[in-house]
Parts: sequence; structure tokens; C-alpha cells
Amino acid sequence: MLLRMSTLFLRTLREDPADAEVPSHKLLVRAGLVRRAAPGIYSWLPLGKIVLENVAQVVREEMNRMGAQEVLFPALLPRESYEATGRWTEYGDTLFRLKDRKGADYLLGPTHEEMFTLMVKGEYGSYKDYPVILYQIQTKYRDEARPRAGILRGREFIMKDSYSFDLDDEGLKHSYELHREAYIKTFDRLGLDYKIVFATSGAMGGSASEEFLAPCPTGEDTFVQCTSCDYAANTEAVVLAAPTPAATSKEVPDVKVLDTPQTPTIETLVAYMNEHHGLSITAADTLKNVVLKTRKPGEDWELLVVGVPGDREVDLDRLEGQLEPIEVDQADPEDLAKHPGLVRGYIGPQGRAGTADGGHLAELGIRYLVDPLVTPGSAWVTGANEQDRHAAYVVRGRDFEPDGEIGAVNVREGDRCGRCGSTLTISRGIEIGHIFQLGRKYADAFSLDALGPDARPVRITMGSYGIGVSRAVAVIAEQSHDERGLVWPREIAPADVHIVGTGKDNQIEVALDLAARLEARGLRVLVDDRAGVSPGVKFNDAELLGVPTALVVGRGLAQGVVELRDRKAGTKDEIPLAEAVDRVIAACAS
RNA sequence: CGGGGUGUGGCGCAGCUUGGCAGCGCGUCUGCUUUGGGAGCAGAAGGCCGCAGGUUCAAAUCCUGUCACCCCGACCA
Repeated sequence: MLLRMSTLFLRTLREDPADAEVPSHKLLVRAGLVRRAAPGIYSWLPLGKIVLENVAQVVREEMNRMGAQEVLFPALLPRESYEATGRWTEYGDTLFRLKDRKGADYLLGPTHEEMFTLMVKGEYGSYKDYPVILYQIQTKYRDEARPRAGILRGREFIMKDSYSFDLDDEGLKHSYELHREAYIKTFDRLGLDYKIVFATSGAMGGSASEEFLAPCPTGEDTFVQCTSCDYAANTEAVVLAAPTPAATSKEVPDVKVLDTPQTPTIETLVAYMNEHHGLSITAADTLKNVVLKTRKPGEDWELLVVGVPGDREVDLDRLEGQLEPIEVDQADPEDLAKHPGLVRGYIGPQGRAGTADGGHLAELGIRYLVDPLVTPGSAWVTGANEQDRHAAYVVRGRDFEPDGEIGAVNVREGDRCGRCGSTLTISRGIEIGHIFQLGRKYADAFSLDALGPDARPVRITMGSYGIGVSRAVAVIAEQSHDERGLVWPREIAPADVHIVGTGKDNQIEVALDLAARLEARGLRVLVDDRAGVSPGVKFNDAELLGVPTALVVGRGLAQGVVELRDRKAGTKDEIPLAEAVDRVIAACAS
């Protein structure tokens, strides 16, 4: 490959585009790789297209290596199959919908579980056919409420999605592991810095799930990492260590109901308790009972109360992640109004004085869950289920018994690791890959069975795996740049070597000659042969474009010397012209 | 959906308060000079000032409406 800057369809920009905030967006536009076509929709120019293909090729090679087979589905899909799984409605406004001339409904595919499942069902029938892994690299459409950050989160983007089909759970586990390994190889080759974190399965349904996150301050995902073991998880999926069990209930006095006028919030309650009732408590000693509502698909909303320490907020995303596919939402005032027994701001789980079993919420028939931070035996200050009154010394296991535990609190820096008990730190990241074991949701929807050796049907179990290909380009740019421009990893770079002919005498001629010889040796060459362009402009463009190796044919040429530069290290070496070809090849091989 | 902001040559922006020939930098074109860190001189092309209506002798500027885009949040792979 030989690209000449004199004819290359490329215009670099001296200034950052006004609508760009994040580094990758600014740089990809300035370097002339992409241009915005509409909100969240981008066109790829020649250099950008090359980089994008390079990333896709790495993904493709690693998928093929592990035995997956490439296919290609249309992006324009009929409504029916999405109707069968309920996703025509479940996906909501995020789905791009359109009608054909006859008025029939179509959609632009946001992901392709349905189509893959149907294709396998159409072709395969015997247990002898399985397992199989299929994938495609294709354009996806999601009408995001707010696309942002350029290529990082678009409405049209390129994704590699693959799907595994196995006869049993063991097989699924194996397919999952194959993907995990392939993803590790892929992201290593892409030169990405990433973490593998436990995740929830999101809208896809299913069980085991991990995300590949590229740590990045502008990322949209928040995840925790343990400071001592290798535990890492999305905050939606995190498991925290429970605090050491509190003192046994026998040492705690009986429940005491106290007047606490005008204390509907935790702050006012703590202040009042300490001032008027001689207690010495903090928000963490209070038990906050948050009224939520849940809904199973196709059913009515049901109230749910969740108890968390008063210094914590309830993280709805985290709850939803664990309850999937059940929806969770904050209860409205109208919802509360239907239960007069729920006194807003003064809700407590304990039963009437002296009754250990049941408790107030059980009497109302409302499900009550607590965060594991509310340990058995722990004592709390909480609502007394009467306006302006609270109860102290309310002990879990003595005065109330929740229906179960669920990780509900918002995770904080310094919370403890559920695996080893050490401190957790919180970081931001961008999701570049996601693997999960779908199970039989889609196989059930389409009755995807294989005939077993005993002539009985076996329901197939599936896995679903994605890599954001176009997003990966942006993430690489995000992680690999400096104040002068992009710094591409070699395998992804638009070229192996960027030859700059500075323009005087025969410098451009020699540059072109070197370019031809390097191309003949199998290198991908970009040569700046523009006449009448000053050296400063060419150097700046070379640094902006970020090709890993540069060869400058300039003022040293008269003495038979050219300059070899390394973009990443920033080094410059004067080398004899006669050695230039071999030295460049050596540099590109390292 | 809530909050904030912006729409003016290809790109980045000023002008708007206080109405009076549409400007600046970069880029582009022509000529000459220049060629190791975003060159110089001379000349040139290029804009329905987002759109619609209104006020006025006169609107980029004031008023009304509308559309679009960007940012934060909500939401969402």
C-alpha cells in the first residue's frame, strides 16, 4: 500500500472542532479520519476507513482463530422476529423503526439475536451439528436519547456480534471461555488498556456476564476494583462485603418509640435524636426504608420496600441489574396513597411492640428487602410508622425479619470487597466488549431444538458476545495520543511508515523512491510528496496523524543522511540514506 | 423529558447591548519569492447572517413563532 499525500483525500484541521469535547473526537476529526454527518452519525474518510478496517481485521482474525464463522445479516429487518421475543416493544424508542411502501414495519437492527437464532434453526436440526459459533461485523443502529462524544457513543456504529449455540450448559461455558480468550487476544493486539469486570446482563437477559472496560475518565460506565485481589465489577453488579455482625440482640434495649416532630429526612432525624433524646448517632445508624415498585413483564406494578443505612442512597440501576427482567422504579405519591399504612418519611419494618414475627410491612402485604449492610442482629433507628415518631433499638431478627437481602446501596469509594474484604476503588470506563451467557431465552422464543441421539429434542442454549469495532477506534485514540496528536499502535495505524519529503531540491523525488522501495518490501507507506508545503506543516501533520514510524528526507540529504523518527518515543536518529530501507523495515518489525 | 448554551463563507470566531455598505483569523485560487517546525508579498473567489412572520425609511442586530445543533442531567448497550 502506498498513499501519496499530494493526492490523498485528506484535509487536516488546525483547530479543534467546536462541537468536540473528548480527545478522541477532537483528534479523529482534526486528523481527517471522520466527519460528522448527523448527530451520532459519522462518515469515514480514507485514513479513517483504513484504521477502522485494521481494527475489524484484528477482530476477524481472532474470531476465526477460535473457530467462529463469519456471516452477514441485513441491517434492515422485518418486524416479525422482534415481535416474537417482545423486543419490538421492549426496546422502546431506542429502536429505529420504519415502514416500507406498503406500510409494513421494519427496523434497523440494534443487535441480532433473533436473526441468528432463526438462521440456525433454519439450517441445523441434529445434535451432531452442534456446537456452532457465528459472527458478523456489521453496522448497528440505536436511536440513543443523547449520542455524545463523537465516535464513542453514536446512533450508527460498527459492531462485531457473535452468538454461540450449544447443546448444554457445559458447552455454553466452553463457548464463553473461547470468547473470553479471543477477546483478551484481540484487545491486547489493539494495544488497549482494559479491565474485565463482572456485569449484569442488561436488556439481553441471561446469566453469567463480563464486560471489557477501557478505563477512561470520560467513560460512561462506573466500576469498582479491589485494591488487593483481582476482583472488578460494574457498580451495577458489585457484591460488597457485609460488615462484621453487630452485637447480639440481647445487649440492645427493647424498641423505644420516640417523638421526633418535623423530622422527615435523615439529617433532621439525626440532629433531633442527638439533641432531644440523648443519643449519639450518625446517618449510618438509621435505617432508611425506600418505597419502590417492581413490575414483571406483562404484569402490574407491585410495591417493594428496600431498607438501607441512612447514609446511603438506593442505586436503582444496581437493583434493576439483579432483578432483570423485572423493572424497578421509584414509587409515586399515588402509589403510596394506596397504602395508608405507609407513613411517608416515617416508615419502619418492625411490628407492633413485642411482636417479633411479621412486622409492619408484612402486615401490609408489602415485600421488604434489605441491603446486606443491614446485617442480622444489627440495631437501628428507623421510622415508627406514625407521623413525627421514630423507633430506636430496632433489631433485625428480633424486631423485624426482611423477606430477603439484595445489594441495593450506591457503591462508594472505600467500600469493602465481597471477595477478600479489602478496600474498593471506583473508576470510570468505556465498554469495548461484553460477553454473556444468554441461556435459552431466544431458543425458547423460537423453539430452537436439536434432535438428540435418543430422537428427543434438546433445547439449544446460547451465548451472545459483542465488540464495538468503531468504538474501539475511538477508545484507542482516547488512550493513545499526546499533545501533538494521535499515536497509533502499529497494527492499527493507517500506515507503517510516514515518509516526509521536506520539499527542497530532490527531496521529494528521493522520498518517493524510498516509498516505492519500502512498499515493494511489503510495508504500508504514506508519503508526504506535497509541493510548496512548508516543512513545519508536514511535520505537524505527521505527528497529528500518528503513524508510528516516520522517515524525514530533508536537509541532511545533501550529506546522504535521512532522519528516522519514532512517534511514540519521540526519538530522532540520523541514518545514512543507503541504510534507510533496512532501518525502516527493522523499526517496523519491532 | 428537565436545565444551560449556540446558530454569521469550508473550519474557528467577532459584530447584536445602542438598527445604518457583513467583518477577522485559518483554509481555498492566481503570480512571484521561500522550504527543518503551522512562510512572505501582491491580487482574487466565496455568505439568503438557521427558517418564517412582524416592527421600521432601514434588521445579522429589536419583537413573535419555529427548527436545528451542542453541553449537563434523566434514559440507554
